[in-house]
Amino acid sequence: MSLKLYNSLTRQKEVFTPINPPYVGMYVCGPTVSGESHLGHARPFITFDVIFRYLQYLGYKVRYVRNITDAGHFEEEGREAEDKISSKAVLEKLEPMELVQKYTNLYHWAMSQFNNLPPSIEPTATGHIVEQIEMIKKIIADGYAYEANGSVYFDVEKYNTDFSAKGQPYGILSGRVLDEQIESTRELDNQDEKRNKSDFALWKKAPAEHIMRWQSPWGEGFPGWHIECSAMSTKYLGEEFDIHGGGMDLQFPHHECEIAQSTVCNHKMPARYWLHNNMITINGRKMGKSYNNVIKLSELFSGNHPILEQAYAPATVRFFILQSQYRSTLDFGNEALQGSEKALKRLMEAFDWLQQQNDLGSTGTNIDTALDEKVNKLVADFDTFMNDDLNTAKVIANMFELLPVINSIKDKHIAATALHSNTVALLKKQLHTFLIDIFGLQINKADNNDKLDGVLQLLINIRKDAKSRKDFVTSDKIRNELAALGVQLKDEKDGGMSYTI
RNA sequence: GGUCCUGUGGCCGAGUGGCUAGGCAGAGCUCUGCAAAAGCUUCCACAGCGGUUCGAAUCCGCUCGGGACCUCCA
Repeated sequence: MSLKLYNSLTRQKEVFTPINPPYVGMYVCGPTVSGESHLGHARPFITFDVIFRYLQYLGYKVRYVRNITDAGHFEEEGREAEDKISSKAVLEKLEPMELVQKYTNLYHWAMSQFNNLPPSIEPTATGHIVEQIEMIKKIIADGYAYEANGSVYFDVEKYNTDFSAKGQPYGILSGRVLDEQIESTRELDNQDEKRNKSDFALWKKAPAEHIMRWQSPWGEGFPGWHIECSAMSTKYLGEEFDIHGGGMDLQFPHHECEIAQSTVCNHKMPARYWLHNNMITINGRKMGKSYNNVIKLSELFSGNHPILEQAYAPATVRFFILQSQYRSTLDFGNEALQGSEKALKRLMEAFDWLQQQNDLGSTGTNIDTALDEKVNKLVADFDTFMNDDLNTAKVIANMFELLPVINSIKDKHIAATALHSNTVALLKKQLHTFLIDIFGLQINKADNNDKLDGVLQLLINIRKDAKSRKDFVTSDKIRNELAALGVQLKDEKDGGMSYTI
């Protein structure tokens, strides 16, 4: 049973075979830190975090590179033109690195809220200007780029002509045919420095007011949109690596351009497997700045947004995302998120209870064979479903089928001896592996500190006393007032009580 | 306009041609001092029309609807 991944390049699921096992190189396009990340950004980072974790679970040694785009046009929203020119005082002027720092910090904060593991390397575009310039020089030397008025453009038409012959036309990833695009745009040529409109910038000459600028063989300027990913993936993962990931919206032109640049430089298709997550939609529309329907992550976590009926915990959002397959669109809605919130709570409570049990299961004749087989099958399918292009939705569905079994044992509707000890051990282990290690869903565990727990145990004991005296006024008062504070008490079957915050 | 994706019950979503997806919500029951939780049972589907097939949500065609990319975009 081997891992299959849907490769956008070949448009089919393929068995994943690393170039140099057990090593795996994975590059994922990171954020542009000129603004705060929104819900839409959460999807690729959570998706590829789960892939990163799953590959490690499979025994691979993964180098996960995720860049930060901190070069280019930098304008903070709502703080535009005036800053670019005006003040001479350093502190009044927009300092691009100040924005970069601010939004990088926010981004890292959001990533840790989601319990995403840090990537192995997180390179920045500004830290790799030299590599980018070297790469551009190489592309010019090979004849696939030209300088025009201090800027450098990639010659897409020449590339397409030459590399079509080698079976790798421009458009191989996105399925676009270059000729069609050129036809409709030729008229604009003489107004442009570009030879063809489909040409893209490798290096842009910096206008006088542009603050972010670097010295280059072509004058002062800044790198183009696509070259950073080619330069950094080559540097850290080599000329050919295993997985390149990102959102579907990056397939064209960004990834297409990466392929062209890297192929010219390294004479190789940079990545074997191109993975693209689908979009999160809101009312059927992709979430994006131009649609004016963005929910920033800080707003999502605080509930402070007109669309939101309440705050949603990072774990809820993570779980919501994992409840769908990563290549499907996922429609955001309050009802859906609230459903995920309740579902996750139920799942984690059963999980936590199970992990605390040490003497469930038996080896004797009390075993319910049919049930035992069912549980084993459900657990075994965790791997099967993940191997089928990471179907986290199906894994979660299986977990919910296991839930009644666990809860019935807890409530003694099913005997503690009904499952074989080995089955119980496997169930505990695999639930932990998938829920915690791979899905990364145990997030808010640190809430319970000892003092708080002590206080709550005290209240629970007082309530137990009151109940035993049939003093329901007192017992209800404790329960209701704790509920008002957000602490929920539950009377267990065996007379015990537990709480959740 | 070009390229491509998609339409599943109140909501979100899996679905490899024949077998209950799952979750949330709703209804009933059990347990309970009451509640909550949990368990059990249950209601509600495959946009429409044709075709292929013994059999289609799943394949094909058409119609209608939604969306993405073609410009920075996760």
